[in-house]
Amino acid sequence: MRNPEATLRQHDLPVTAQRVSVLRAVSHHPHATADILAEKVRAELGSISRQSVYNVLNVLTDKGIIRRIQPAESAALYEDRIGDNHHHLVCRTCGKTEDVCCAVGAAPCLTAHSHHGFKIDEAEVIYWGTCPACQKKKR
Amino acid sequence: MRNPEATLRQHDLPVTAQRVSVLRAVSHHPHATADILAEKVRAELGSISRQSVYNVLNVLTDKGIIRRIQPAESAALYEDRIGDNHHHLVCRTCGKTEDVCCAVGAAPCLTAHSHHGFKIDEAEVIYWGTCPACQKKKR
DNA sequence: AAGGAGTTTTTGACAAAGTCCAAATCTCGG
DNA sequence: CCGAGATTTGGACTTTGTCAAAAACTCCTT
Repeated sequence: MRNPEATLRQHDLPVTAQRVSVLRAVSHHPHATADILAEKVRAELGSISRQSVYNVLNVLTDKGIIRRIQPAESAALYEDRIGDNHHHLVCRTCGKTEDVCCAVGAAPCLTAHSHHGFKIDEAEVIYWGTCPACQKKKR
Repeated sequence: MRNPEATLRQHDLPVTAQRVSVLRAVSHHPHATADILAEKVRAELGSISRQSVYNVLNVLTDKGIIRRIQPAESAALYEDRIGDNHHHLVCRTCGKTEDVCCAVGAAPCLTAHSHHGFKIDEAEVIYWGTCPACQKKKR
């Protein structure tokens, strides 16, 4: 995220310290929870209410400026990287989350031939496994 | 699920009225939440504690008798259909969930060439869209 | 068929992640 | 610099689920 302020203006959102800081936090800490982002923002601004963090994250998500992912048994995670159809790789043990390029080429997972009459707009893929660190610990 | 009792015995689980009834409920109502399942069980047994519903669902999930899925912004859903590598199609508006056969053939989504050193054991796919009923309402 | 060891179930408190609401504050155009 | 309208705040509340201890039950043994 080059310029949080400009990004907000582009989307007709009033620029506030909270929004700028949350946006920067998401950018610097991909796959962080709302809670972790709140900490980062507090380190920068001194304070922010929990509600505001959620407000901002929701607005940004609605506008498509950031993306929310919600792996099972985890709080929602947020990320900056948008529109490149990448997927995620999550460690079952520690929850570590990595980006993965779409496995089968361009956007084949999105083969949205309507099933059951649904109009499909996204195919979300989550790869579950064990990260290197947790593999070592188990041995 | 032909025979809940037999299934429980096969997995060395003591047979209790609660387990049998929860198992039957999952079988009859695929993609139901713990809450809905509790209702169904109550209709059959008269009563069951919330904790027991969770206990049973957790045990059954651990033993691989049922499967838990957790789409974003929804409570966990449970299903009977196990081991056939099918995926899910969820309506963004009403949450309606349908089964979808694995899109690209056998189990290609499971092309687990280890990324980032992770050992991948499952590829979870969720298709997001709008169900026929919600498409109508919006127009 | 009764007894008992070990599991399950129940009850009630607790925790995490979010949302709702009204009051106070701030942003930005004029 | 002002004021309308949006945002932030604080606090209560909801939902989904877990923890722990006591009561009840299952199933093996006799």
